[in-house]
Amino acid sequence: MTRPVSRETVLDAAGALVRQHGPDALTMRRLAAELGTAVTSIYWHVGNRESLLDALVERTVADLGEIRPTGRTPAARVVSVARVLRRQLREHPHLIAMVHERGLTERMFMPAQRALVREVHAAGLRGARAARVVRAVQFQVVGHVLVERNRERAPAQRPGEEEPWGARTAERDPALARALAGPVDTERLFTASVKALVAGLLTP
Amino acid sequence: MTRPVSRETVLDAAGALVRQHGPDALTMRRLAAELGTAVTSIYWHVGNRESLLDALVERTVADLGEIRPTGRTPAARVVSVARVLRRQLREHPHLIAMVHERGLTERMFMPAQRALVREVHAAGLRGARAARVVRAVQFQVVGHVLVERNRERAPAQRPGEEEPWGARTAERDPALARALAGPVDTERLFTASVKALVAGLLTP
DNA sequence: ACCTGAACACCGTTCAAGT
DNA sequence: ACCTGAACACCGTTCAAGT
Repeated sequence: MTRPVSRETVLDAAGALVRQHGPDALTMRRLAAELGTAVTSIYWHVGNRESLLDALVERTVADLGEIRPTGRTPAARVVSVARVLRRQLREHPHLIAMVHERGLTERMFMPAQRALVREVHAAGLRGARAARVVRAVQFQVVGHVLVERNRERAPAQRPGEEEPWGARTAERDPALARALAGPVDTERLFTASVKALVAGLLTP
Repeated sequence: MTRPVSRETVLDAAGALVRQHGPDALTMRRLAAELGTAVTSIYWHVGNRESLLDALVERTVADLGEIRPTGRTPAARVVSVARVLRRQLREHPHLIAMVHERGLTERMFMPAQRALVREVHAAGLRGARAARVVRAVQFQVVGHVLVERNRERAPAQRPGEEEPWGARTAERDPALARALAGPVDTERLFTASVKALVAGLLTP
């Protein structure tokens, strides 16, 4: 009933497992069961769990593809690249964690980096200064997505400490207290932050 | 030779283990050995591994303490808060990962949030707009630190793909290619990014 | 109230043996 | 070249039994 086992079929099954049940569900024994084979044959094809995960991340990152900027000004086009990258990353929620754990952020950011370099050049920046802008946007985007994912997994913000910034502040600025206590519109926050960062970087 | 076991001594030993050898080294069996007790007594004191880690994170976060801003302008003072927070977090490298895994970013950010609210008020912002600035800085700082930690654990950037942004770009702007290929001065990048973000947020 | 050892159901990995 | 079962050294957790 199952295709003959190969490096490819192992990666496919592993990918499906991670997509559906998260990285923790990817145990060698479960994977073997899924493939209808002995645990040990997996080792023959992919070495061990560590390199299996490496290969999986590698593959998914390679599938991310190019990014086409939109917008008129270079600033707007940089922002568009950031937004596309964020969406791409959020389409592979488990991937983010895995890439993070293996320290492959750099590699994951490659396609976006190429697009950003073009736009920063178009904005008239060169050399080290241009590189700094690219790096700043990279850290911003990846960092934001990591924090977002983190908040989504968060255990429903511990109660018992509402208004932790002090009743005084809540009195003086109830609208702020309400805003900080409520949920975050991460999409809008992301766009606003990137716009502010890019504006600050391109026009000093 | 060992003090009588209690919830406190368990947390102390667990903390020492994490500080010295990382969170993975914290196994119930090793912890028991360290305490000179049976594995099962630990369960009596702290429930299970999950809540032990919860308690550990809770405790360390509580020890982070207040943040005193420095600088003349509100913008400068916001940047100073960001820098202090970054330093605090980097002093507890394992903590960051643990807080991240348990989704307690919010709680970890509490002291900094109080300081930021004061500064944003001083800058003349109120309500939802002020909240957005606080949140943007929060995401920026925590995200940046997460990416930094990630890069430090990274497996010495895979070789075989130097100049991945294309030889064309390297020709046109060799200084940029060199800058992007070389290591990152994360401290400077962080400061520059926060400054740009804050400038962009406070002056539109 | 606190501590214990034995046991259970899981891991990843190795290895010698098969075809 | 590929697959196998048995075995090893680890996990976290439960439980009945001790004092």
